[in-house]
Amino acid sequence: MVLSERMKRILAAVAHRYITYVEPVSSSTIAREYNLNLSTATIRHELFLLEKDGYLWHPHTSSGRIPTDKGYRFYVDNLMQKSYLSKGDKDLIIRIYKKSKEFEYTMKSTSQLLSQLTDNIGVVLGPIVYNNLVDYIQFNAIGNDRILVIIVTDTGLVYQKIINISGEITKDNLNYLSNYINSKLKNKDINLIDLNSILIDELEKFLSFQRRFNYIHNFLKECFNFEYLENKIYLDGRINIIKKPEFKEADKLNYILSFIEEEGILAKVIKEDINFEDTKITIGRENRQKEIQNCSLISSKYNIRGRPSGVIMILGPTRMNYSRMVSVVEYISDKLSEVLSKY
Amino acid sequence: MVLSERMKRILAAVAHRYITYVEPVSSSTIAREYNLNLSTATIRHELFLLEKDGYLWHPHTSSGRIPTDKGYRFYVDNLMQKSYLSKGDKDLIIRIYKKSKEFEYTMKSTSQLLSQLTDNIGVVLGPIVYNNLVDYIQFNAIGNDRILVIIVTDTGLVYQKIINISGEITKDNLNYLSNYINSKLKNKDINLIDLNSILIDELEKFLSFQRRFNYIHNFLKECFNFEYLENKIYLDGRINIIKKPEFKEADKLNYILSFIEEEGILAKVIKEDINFEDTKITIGRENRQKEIQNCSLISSKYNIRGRPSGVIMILGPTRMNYSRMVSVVEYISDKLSEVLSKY
DNA sequence: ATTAGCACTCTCTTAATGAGAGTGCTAATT
DNA sequence: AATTAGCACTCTCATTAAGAGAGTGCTAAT
Repeated sequence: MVLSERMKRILAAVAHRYITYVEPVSSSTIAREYNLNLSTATIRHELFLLEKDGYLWHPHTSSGRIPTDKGYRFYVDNLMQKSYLSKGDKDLIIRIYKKSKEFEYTMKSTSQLLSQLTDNIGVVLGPIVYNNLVDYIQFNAIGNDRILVIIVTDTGLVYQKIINISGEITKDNLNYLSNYINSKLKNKDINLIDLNSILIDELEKFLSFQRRFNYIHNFLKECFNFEYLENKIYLDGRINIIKKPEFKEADKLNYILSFIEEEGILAKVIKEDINFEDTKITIGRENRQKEIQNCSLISSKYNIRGRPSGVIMILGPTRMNYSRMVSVVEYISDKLSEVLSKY
Repeated sequence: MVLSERMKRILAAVAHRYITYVEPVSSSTIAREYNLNLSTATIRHELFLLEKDGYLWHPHTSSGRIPTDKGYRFYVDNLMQKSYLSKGDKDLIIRIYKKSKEFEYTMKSTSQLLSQLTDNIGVVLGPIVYNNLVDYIQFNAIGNDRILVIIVTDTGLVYQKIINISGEITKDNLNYLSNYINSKLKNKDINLIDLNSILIDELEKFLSFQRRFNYIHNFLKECFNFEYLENKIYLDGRINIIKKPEFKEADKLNYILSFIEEEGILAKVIKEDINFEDTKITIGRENRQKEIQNCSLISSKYNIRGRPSGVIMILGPTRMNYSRMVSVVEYISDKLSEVLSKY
């Protein structure tokens, strides 16, 4: 059914009112607060039709209306007014980023900003290696049994990792390996590195300096295993969720929090759905994970030097101020992109 | 007052029972479950005396007894039986550590083990620079405007940090600086580095290669600022706390969680009280921070190569199984020390 | 097509009630 | 002198009842 102009206005009123006051919205409230110049009876009739069409529901016979996921979706797509951040909010964001000189700190601050400004959970997914080319790779021996590996990509990302080695390796061997690897991998897409081909390719030379193929192979495998780094998640504002009236019942709260607590799982789940869209709103049951099907996600990609690299997001109850959420997420992702691009 | 043997047994019974069932303990329960061969009336009288002395309290006239902080303290110091980890628990811990090859992963796993095995919150404070001597310092230029600083200490700790520099620095200058700094700082206690003295000491030579004292000074200040690293906290098991019956009321929960959420604050607070004791139990109001005065902390230091380096701990309601907590914390801190010492 | 009017439904709050668990005290017993 | 039986008393907790209030859904009038 196509919604009439009047129905849209009424749906918008319900959504707006419910988002603000978290109480079922009655026909009389709409009549009183939103000047539609209609009697409560007429509004009731329209509400009835909207409910029949799945945009609204009500928890019991004599209660007001609440938007369904479908209702929120329509509201978000068609009715919501764009909102703009206040100067104060913008200043806060800029101030925080100005004093963040370190990558980790920047990411952590971003999650804090998200949660603070939206009163929901703020999530930042660390940059994933996406279309990144190897600029250079450096090996630094630390003592006898550890090697610090540094991989710098063309976008300026720096991956560091300390790898314990089981055998020994001389400085000369390390240099040789370093030169060899660099010559092979320079400007290669970091995701598409095929270790076997590299190693087998010049296997003979390679083995000539040390008869330990497996050993070197494992070491390199470790070097290019970004799983831990890629799944790194920065999360802030769990308390905000606890305070929300919709999660008063301990069960529901548990459900969400147990999902969030396992950051590894969260990262994987989020990554599955990433396609680096500008801003994406996922409402309630639109989420694939049942644990957050009474939550909404607002996510936005961030870029590093123009290349989509990661995602920031907000997680909160479906009843949220979508308009504000979007403006916060978009502003922060913009600024974050700037900051990270400068590194 | 000195407690009679009988009173001790009764106090132990109350503590044990309450820890297990989380319900006020009545005289009849004690008579029934703990064979003291006393009538309920006699037990009631003893309970009355124990309460008068501050070891117990009861929430209302007709309810059973609950240990006070003082009661728990006496129980922990004098009555509690030492418990030992099951083979299954030990195996789990060993298995996890076996597959953890990376520092970050090890720390994260430790907090997970703590929370999983105790059903409380597990906290790991990253190793702080304590009596560590500089082994060597290395500067790696990354592009034109960043330097990766690596500081390796005599215990094998590796601090890495990427510092953005505002000006430029040539490779030669970096080498010069590196040599200079290394010669000055080798074997110096990392906590006692006095930048001013180093710089002023050979100020003239120093400035001779580049007339930018402040610039270099700021850079070095960044290098030796370990605040962010030292305050790093690994925390797991927030959900466990939410499930505890004593935190059913949202207010109390909020109180604790808001304290925990701010990891920076948590780290600072914990560090204030560290003195690297083997195992330390802090019960309820013995904690200085009012937010956790209905919680207990069980903490234990861990060593890296024999040197006290950090602390792991468990945070839960005062009503906890102290005996098990202690055995878990001690076992894990032992194993963690081993693992970290191997790096 | 809109609205006034009204019966009906459901929730929420308050009060009353009674059962049950436990204590505290006293007097009896060992 | 220590222990115990007995019992009044207190407080909680679950259940029930009752009434106010908010809101809907329907019908008949406008």
